[in-house]
Amino acid sequence: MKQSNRKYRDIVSSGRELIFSHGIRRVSVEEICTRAGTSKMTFYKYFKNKTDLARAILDEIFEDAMKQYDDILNSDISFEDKIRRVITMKLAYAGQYGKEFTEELVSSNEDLKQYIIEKAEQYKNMTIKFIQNGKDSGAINRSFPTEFILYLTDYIRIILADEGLKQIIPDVHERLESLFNFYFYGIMGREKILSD
Amino acid sequence: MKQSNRKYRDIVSSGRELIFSHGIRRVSVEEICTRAGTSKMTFYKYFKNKTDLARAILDEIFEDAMKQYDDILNSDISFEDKIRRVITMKLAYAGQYGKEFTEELVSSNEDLKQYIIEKAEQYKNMTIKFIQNGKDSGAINRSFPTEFILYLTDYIRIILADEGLKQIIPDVHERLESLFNFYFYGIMGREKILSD
DNA sequence: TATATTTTTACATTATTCGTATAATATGCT
DNA sequence: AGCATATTATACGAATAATGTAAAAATATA
Repeated sequence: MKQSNRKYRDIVSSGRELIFSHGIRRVSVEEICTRAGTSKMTFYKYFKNKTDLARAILDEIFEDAMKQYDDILNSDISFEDKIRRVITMKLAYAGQYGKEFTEELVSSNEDLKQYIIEKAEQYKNMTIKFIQNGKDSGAINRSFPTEFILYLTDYIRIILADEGLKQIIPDVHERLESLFNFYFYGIMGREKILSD
Repeated sequence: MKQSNRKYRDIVSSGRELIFSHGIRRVSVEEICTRAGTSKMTFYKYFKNKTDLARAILDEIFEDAMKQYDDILNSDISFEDKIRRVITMKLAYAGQYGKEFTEELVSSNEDLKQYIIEKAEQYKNMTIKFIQNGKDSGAINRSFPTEFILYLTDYIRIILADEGLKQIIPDVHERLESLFNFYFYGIMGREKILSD
């Protein structure tokens, strides 16, 4: 496939810019192509459709995030510091892409649903490691079964999309942050950890 | 028409939110209605179409801006301070609505063209006053014919949409700011006025 | 209750987007 | 150069989405 990675890259990056700021449904394939400086045909050479591109974009983000996550887990710092880092990372990622896009993912009515589930699975495994890590260091109450904590972790995503909560905290990012704080601080039986 | 200003207001404000962040073409009438909590029928009771709503929104902004403009002109401060205030105001307004929307206005291929021209006319008259004000106070070189300055003022809008310049400064707001700075500082024969 | 207002539902009409086929052009390679 | 491969331009039918309107049901208002 030659050095056409150039074209591929162009499509992915312009796709990311547009989709991040407006969401998938508001952006057309043609628009992405125009910005990328490619033709539609080239687009369909690399991607099945718009959703497929979104998947590719998410893949890159996810892979990157997982690597960072893993690095944090394996770093030689306290569990609390790890939490700090993970939260910071989480929010940094959440800040990258716009509300539209986040909302689309949370309530992905689309073909992305399956993909999201898969990725969530991987994320779950990473979280298991994290929890185990916390238990080992004594930061997380060992009396909690790991499965219980995981169940709650999954629940976070559901609560995030909950209509009732949406009315209390309309902004997805704020909602995510609050839930995240609740999740960790709740588990650790504290009011606050971060002050910065 | 009863107390239905409530509904009208809801449509305008939710329309503004959506249009400001995504631009007119990316937002549908139905979407605006859903967010406003009204039906499509009510929308079409108050507005001819989406463009008509955009016009109404711009009307409010414009009226507000003109009032501020006028206040600045009639305030008892130095001309330089007036320029500061006007620039600050300009940029504040430019920051309010997103790039998409601004771009749509700059290159308004739509029915808004005529509207924009009208408003530009009003703005022009205000600018004439401003220039005269500057000449009177000696801040603007009196040897410049007012028409000459006005011509340049109009030109700013054209240059703003220029494709060549777009490649040098892709961001509309930055482009606007640069041109604005050029316009005023050029006229006054200085390098800079603002430092904050 | 009578009246005006708004919503719901449904619909025909446009407009937009999608995804593909084709021929023409550009680009890389040896 | 000459050949193969990538890419574009254009056009197109099909699918989907958005528009604007009509009529009836629901709701509010006086």
